[in-house]
Parts: sequence; C-alpha cells; structure tokens
Amino acid sequence: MKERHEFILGEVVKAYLDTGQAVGSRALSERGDLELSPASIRNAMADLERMGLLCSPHTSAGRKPTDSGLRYFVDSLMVVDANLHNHLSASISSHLNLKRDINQVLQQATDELVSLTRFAGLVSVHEPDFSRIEKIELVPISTEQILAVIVSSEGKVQNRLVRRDAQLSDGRLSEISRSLSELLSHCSLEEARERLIREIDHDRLRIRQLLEELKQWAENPTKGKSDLIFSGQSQLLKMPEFGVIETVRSLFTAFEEKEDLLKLVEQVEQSEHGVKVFIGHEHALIDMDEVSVVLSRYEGEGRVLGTLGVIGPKRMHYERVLPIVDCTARWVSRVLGGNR
Amino acid sequence: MKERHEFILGEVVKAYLDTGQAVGSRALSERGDLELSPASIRNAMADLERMGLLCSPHTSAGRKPTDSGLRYFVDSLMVVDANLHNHLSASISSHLNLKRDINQVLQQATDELVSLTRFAGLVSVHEPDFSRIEKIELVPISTEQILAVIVSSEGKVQNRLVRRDAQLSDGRLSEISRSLSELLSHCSLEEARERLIREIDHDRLRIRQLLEELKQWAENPTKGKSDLIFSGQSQLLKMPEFGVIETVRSLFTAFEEKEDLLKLVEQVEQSEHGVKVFIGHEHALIDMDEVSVVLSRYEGEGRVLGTLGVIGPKRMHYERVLPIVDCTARWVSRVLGGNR
DNA sequence: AATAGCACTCCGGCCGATAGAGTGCCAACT
DNA sequence: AGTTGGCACTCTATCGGCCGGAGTGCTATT
Repeated sequence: MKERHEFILGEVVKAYLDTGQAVGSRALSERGDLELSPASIRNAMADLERMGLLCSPHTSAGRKPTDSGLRYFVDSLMVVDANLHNHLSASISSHLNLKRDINQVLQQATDELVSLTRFAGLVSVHEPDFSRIEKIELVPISTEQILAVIVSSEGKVQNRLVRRDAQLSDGRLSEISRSLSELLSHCSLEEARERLIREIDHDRLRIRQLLEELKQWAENPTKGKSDLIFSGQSQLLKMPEFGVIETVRSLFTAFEEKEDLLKLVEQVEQSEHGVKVFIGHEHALIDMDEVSVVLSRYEGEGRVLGTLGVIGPKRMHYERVLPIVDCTARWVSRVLGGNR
Repeated sequence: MKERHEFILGEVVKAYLDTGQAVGSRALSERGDLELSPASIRNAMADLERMGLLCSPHTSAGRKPTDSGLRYFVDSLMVVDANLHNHLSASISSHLNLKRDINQVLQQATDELVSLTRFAGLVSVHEPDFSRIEKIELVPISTEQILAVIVSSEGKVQNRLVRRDAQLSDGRLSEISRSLSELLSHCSLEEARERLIREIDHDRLRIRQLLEELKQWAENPTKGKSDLIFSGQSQLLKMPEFGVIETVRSLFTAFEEKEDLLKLVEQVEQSEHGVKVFIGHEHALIDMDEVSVVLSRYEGEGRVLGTLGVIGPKRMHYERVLPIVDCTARWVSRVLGGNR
C-alpha cells in the first residue's frame, strides 16, 4: 500500500472518529495538513474503497472506514502517545486507593474505566475449576447451625451452612470435623460423593443428616464458571449511534445473555498478555456490528485472574481507549499481585 | 362519584391499557357494552377531566387516564379474577422446582416474573444490620491463610481471609481463636475495634498482624445494606412507550444508581404485608413518570427477608400483574420459610 | 337528561421543491 | 504520468403546504 493511501486512510479514520459522519473529499482537503486537491483525494479514496477499507453508505455521501479499515488503522497507523500512557498510569494509581477486598478493587477499576472512557465497563472474574478438596472444616455457629468450610486444591473457599443436630456437642463436632477431613482430603467431588454415600450407609459417624447435606453439596457445587459484571451501560445511551432503539435492544439483550460475551472473554484469557480489540463484526456477536470491545487480562500470583475492559461504539478513539484499558489492567494486576 | 362516571372511567382505562393511545368518545361508544351516545360520553369525560382523573394530550386527541385515574382504577374499580389467582399460584408452584440455595430461589423467582409479565424483574435481599458479634472463629486454611468466620447476633455470617504467620501452629491458632472469641463476644463493632486496639498495644497474644487485619475489618465491614438485583431489563425496550431514547436512558440510569429505588424498596419492607403499586409520579423517581413499580415483600422464619416485583410501563394490565407478583412472593416465602 | 348536528382544532402523513454535499469522469496542465 | 479544475449527475435531508381523520365543545332539539 502506498504511503499516500495510508495517509489518507488515516485522515479519513480520524475525521470519522471525530464526527461520526461519512467524510467527503472536500472536507478532508480543507481539514487537515495534507496538501492535496479534493480530486486527488477522490482518486485515492476510490482505490481504498476497492481494497475494502472504505465504503460509502450511499451514492453521494462521503466515505466511512469499514471494519477492516479501522483494523488497519489500529494495527498499523495509530500511534499511542507515550506521555498519555505515563500520565494515565500515574493518574490511575493516584486516583484509586487500595482496598484489600478483590471485589472492591474490581469495582473501583470498572468505575474508573467508565468515568475515563464514558463507555460501558466490563469485568470478569475467572473462576478456576473446583477440582479436589484440599481441606474441610466444620465450625459450630450456634446450637442450630454448622458452617462447613471447604477449600479446594486451587485455594478456592466455599462456605455452606448445614443444620445441626441438637445433641451434637462442640467436642464431638471437632472430632467429626477431623474424621471428615481425613476421609475427604484430596478427593475429587465425585469421589467425595461416593465416600459420603458409603459413610451414610454404615453411618459410622452417626451424623446421617449432616452427611446428607454435604452429599447434596458435592452433587451440586457452586459451579466453576467465570462471571461477568457490567457497569455504566447507561453511558452508551448517550451516544448518537445508539439513538435507534433496535441497536440498543440487541446490545442490552447481549448484556443479559452473557453467553456470547463470555466466549470472547475466555478467548482473551487464553491468549497472550496485552490489550485485545474486537471491532464491529470481529467479535461475531449478532446485531452488534456497531460496537467494539476492548479487553485485557489481569493477573496476580502468576495466574490469570480475569479480564476487564470496555464496550463502546465502533467509533471510539482507540488511541485513547487502548492505553486506558491497558493501564487499568496493569494497575489491578499490581494491586492483586502484591497484596496477597 | 356517580356510578355512570365510574363505569366510563373504567372503560377508558381498559381501552387505554389495551391500545396505549388516548381514547375518544366515539371509539368508546362503539367498543364496549355501554349503550350511550358519544355525546353523553363526552359530557361524562369532561367531568372526569375536571376531577383530575382524565386528561387530553392536546385539543383534539382523546383522553388518557392520569396517574390519579389509574390509581382510582387499581384501588376501587379493578377486579382480580379469583380463578386467575389460583391458576397462577398452581402454575408457579409446579413450574419452579425447589432449590436449597436462597440465591437460586430468588433467581428462579425473578426469571418467572420476567417471563410472565414481560417486564423487568427486581429483587432485593434485605440485609439486617450487623449489630453485635455473637461468635468468632479462626479456621486454618493453609500454611499461609486463615479464614476468620464472624457471626452476628442476628445469625449473619461473614468470612474474611487473613494472612497467616508462618510460625503459627494449628494448636496455637485454636487457642487464639478461643481467646478472641471470649474477648469479642457480644461486642458491637465499635467496642470490638477498641478492644482490638488495646490488644494490639499490649500484644498479649503475639499476633499483631492478625489483629490489625481484624481491626480493619471492624472499621469497614461489609455494610449491612440491602442489595438490588435486576433482570430482564431489555424486555422494556420492546415496549413502544420506550421508543424514545431519553426515557430509556433515565430508566437505565436509575437502575444503575439504585439509591432511589432502594428507598422505595425499604418503604415496602417496612409497610404491612401485601402487594404495593406505585404509579407514575407516585414513586417520586425523577424522569420516570412513564413507569409503574409493583412490589411485594417476601418473608421467612417470621422475618422480612426482602422485596420482589416488576418495573413496567405505566400502561400495564394491573389486574394481571398484581396477582403475579403476589403469587411469586408467596411462593418464595413458602419455599424459604419451610425449607430452613 | 340525553342526543344529534355543526363548526372548529389539532395532529400526522404525504407530496414537491430545494439546497447541500459528494461523486465520477474528462480534459487540461505540469 | 500523475495531478488538478470543471462539470453533470445523484442522492439525502429538510422545509412548507396541503389535506384527511379524529375528536372536542357548544347549542339546539327531543
């Protein structure tokens, strides 16, 4: 591709990002730093259209970049201001204060994403599978309840309240707790279930009811699926491109379904480190051609902890949004990694 | 109010609920079972307008019920079909299967609300205040972490992971657990904080770091505020009254803010048992004159556990929606009350 | 008291004309 | 050969005007 063409593509994209309108040759020649007549620009634009990087909505409108055009811009033309990056990084660090709780950290992070970009924020918490029981502990809560604390080999903690037999003394309970711990340590859920059934049959521990409840838990644990949380969706309603109710509806339906977006998020979790951009049709979410998704993984303790990013109109200032998402993800990684 | 007027008000409301349009005298006389000429109806409608129960959007449109008109209809004119109530009750009971987890129960309930009404569902979980510490227990999780389980006098359980000093043996830990339990039992959070500070100063237990973390918790506990959960918001986007983006935006902003809606919910929680309806301006949510909120408390173990209901257009079929919300709340109460 | 008739009002949809923006192509220029 | 100016053409969005429909309020009538 000729330098001339690249330059003009870049100018078209910039103008389009600013105005949201298709941009014509005259406007372009008057607008920028390029010293070319409208006619020359027209020729170049016709070439770019043939290459599939621009398109015109109708005969006598200007040209808009296609998804491929935007992709080319993001990949090859766009320059991220290093100052901006540093500035953002500093501003985010200073603006957000440290909380210990992971949920608070993530909440702060998305709030910051929303307020910086004015788009909808998105964060997923990657829940690793609950593969094996590491430890099980029964804590007496009252005369009527016991708290069962179950820790997985991945360090995930689950709590469950079970009813307590009135006759069960605290001493006996801690005895049972020890036996159970021995019985179930390093079992998969499936194994745990089987052992519990056997135990119920023989009822050696004489706590049939408690075992029954634990068995139920083993059959139906809180499933290890990532969860998606959105914030600031109403921001999107301010954008002129979402003036038609139809677009908005498909967007919010997608927020509710979550399924498809989860796929995208998992894709990002499994790819290499860095910010990922999905422009228009690239994310393969039906009826959402008008939106782009910018995501980045965050990490801690060397593991992938989740994904965060924003959802906004295809026409967004990528050179600004990318560093914002990048810095926020880095900040979260730093806080979560260093803090525990 | 004359019987004639009541009858006509009822007909206007019904026609309006069906069509969403202002309804004129001719249409009304042709529509229903009333044997009156358009002119007579006009007279009555003029009276009703003077009473503030009807209004016309402009000179030559028909009449729509005002908020007061709808209120009058809901309070005095509407008849709820007893069959419908029984039928709904049975259908909900059979359609939803029992889960033990409260969150699953609520999720099912709102899903059912959404699918039956085609409006947005809403559920709040009332979190009672965390007034006094009933019990505190430290559970060893691994060589690096301890799980602190804190139970309030209301029976609410909070968990918190704290870092573990490498030298701390399991035996010593259960010792500390006992001492702490003695130290903090029946303290308010404020007292607990003070005692912890004193303890840190003297450091009798030689676990400064652990105490510090607990102190932080006492200063900043998960606050005892009700939380609001929505579902099916995108349903609202299908309604013609939300065709204008402005209306939608204020609605979704309200969903995000939650503050104002929480007030409404708390109001319902504190009132007596039964379904509450807020029509248009009655809920005092700015810019949301076009929506009505239908809510009902649900209970269990004799306590108020929370509120559930729907948010939909002011033009909804109250005679259908009220029993739906009522039955769902009763079902939830039954399941939560009988199950634990 | 109810009704029929009538004049009046207002909204919404449907042209038709116009201005504006932009393109494509051709011929001229460097 | 690439660039430029000119020109005819096209398409859209907008504005004003013009009805037809629906509905009201008032008045005279039964």
